[in-house]
Amino acid sequence: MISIKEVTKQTGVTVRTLRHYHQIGLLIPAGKTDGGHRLYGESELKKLQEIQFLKSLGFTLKEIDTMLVDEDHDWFSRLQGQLKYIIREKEKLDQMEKLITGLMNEFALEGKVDIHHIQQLTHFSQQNKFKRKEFLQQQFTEGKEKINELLPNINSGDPDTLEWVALLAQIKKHMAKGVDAIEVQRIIRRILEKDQELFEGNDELSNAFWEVRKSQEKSQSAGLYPIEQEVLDFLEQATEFFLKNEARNIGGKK
Amino acid sequence: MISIKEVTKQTGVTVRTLRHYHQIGLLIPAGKTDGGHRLYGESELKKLQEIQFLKSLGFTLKEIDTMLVDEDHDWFSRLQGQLKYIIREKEKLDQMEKLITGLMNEFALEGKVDIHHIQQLTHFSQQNKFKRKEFLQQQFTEGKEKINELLPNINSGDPDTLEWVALLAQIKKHMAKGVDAIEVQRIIRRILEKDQELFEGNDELSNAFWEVRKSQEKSQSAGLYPIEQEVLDFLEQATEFFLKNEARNIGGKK
DNA sequence: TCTTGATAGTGACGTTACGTCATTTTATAT
DNA sequence: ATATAAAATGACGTAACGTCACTATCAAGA
Repeated sequence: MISIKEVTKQTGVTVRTLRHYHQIGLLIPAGKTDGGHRLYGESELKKLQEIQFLKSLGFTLKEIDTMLVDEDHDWFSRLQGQLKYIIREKEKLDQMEKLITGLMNEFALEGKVDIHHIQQLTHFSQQNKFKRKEFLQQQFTEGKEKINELLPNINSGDPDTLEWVALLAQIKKHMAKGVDAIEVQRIIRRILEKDQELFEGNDELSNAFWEVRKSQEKSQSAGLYPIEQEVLDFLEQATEFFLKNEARNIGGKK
Repeated sequence: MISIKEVTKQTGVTVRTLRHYHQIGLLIPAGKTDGGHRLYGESELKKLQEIQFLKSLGFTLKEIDTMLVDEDHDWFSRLQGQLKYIIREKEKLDQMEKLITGLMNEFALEGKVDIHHIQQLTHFSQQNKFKRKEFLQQQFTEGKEKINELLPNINSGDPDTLEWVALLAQIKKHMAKGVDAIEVQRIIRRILEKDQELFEGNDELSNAFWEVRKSQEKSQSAGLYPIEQEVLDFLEQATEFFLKNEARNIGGKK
């Protein structure tokens, strides 16, 4: 049995929050002192953590209350609703991040940012809203189906499919473990070295491979900040210059 | 000069919102009818769009008010604050998306989700909070420096740097244009084919290349849903089987 | 036992960005 | 002129607490 202060120390929530949760009946202290001070036990701490977690998922306190009481509640539709919300928010955040870093760069370069750029960006930021959403929803609904499509090929022992899938599995495994990017790079290189013609012939496989990164590329493909665009232009000129004047020197160099 | 209803039709905001903005002095109608009905002009529509945009970035109406009035306001620090906020939110959303799709998969497979998994996931979701944040902040602060580091190499005409940078520029350009992933794939393949030893010798370059994708990988490396983990395990077994029994057949095949 | 500083309690009002009535007034079409 | 649509105003409600203001309790030392 610990005091309210101890709870705040261990969980980071404020006293006011705990009082509020008590007030609305969400988290009722295990007991009280003679004087009426709240006392919390282990199970209350656990429940508080669950509350914090569910809150971080965007659920309201009212919803959390029913969730923690009523076990037969309609989880799935609520999760689905949450997922939609998340998708929307991620789209927005992607846009925001890009715009803001762009504006910051501009600011850093010129010492000021004026409203004019914002006006231009406003239009832009109101496009590209549905692509990622559609992608993710389809990804979820079709995800299992796609795996099932691939499995027969794997089980039939088709070597092409098998090796591709094996290498892809390695990539994902390394990614999952947070291994050095260099390692992943090596694996990808192996794929590309060995399976050039395989990829070209088999659209399904190459599509599957690129789907892994599709959503990620989407966020990049939506546009670049002004500053980067300038750099890109410069680099493109450099490319042409290089390809025209220096291409031959590369093979024999180093 | 259009009516308030027209404004709502063109911008999607509600009448109440416009009244509210008027009330707090954020967006004052251009004029009124004899009877006192609000009338809005072109410039008000523009300003309203700016307000909507800034609001979507998370600024409060009070902040927006000063931003649209006071041009010497401290843009930069505010944007920086926003960026921090965005980074936090994206971390959370990444976690959420993963957890929720995981839970949905689980639900779809078993027809139910119990609180037990949530408890387990609670702990997990409270880790990995700082990696992406640190990365993005450092990315921004060091971003310009890195470009400046690279520029001398480019300008000096070092062919290795030049070609790498040129190809990288092509990738980014294609990504920016939303070109088929296949196209990007081809370019990457060119890089990897031509620059194997270049990459191996030059850690800085390869690091730079992978930083482009680092944040994206991070979100994948944080963990996988149960269903995917199972598939991975299966694929790993397939890998071993394949490498042991069928490896030799590949070279001569097709 | 008494005092005292820290901790805790209880209202009650403030906050954000509007939503939602309820009621009255104005504009528009017939 | 009148019916109907649109608009105005004022006021209360919402979510999740923050922030006083004031009172009461706890733990520890004198």
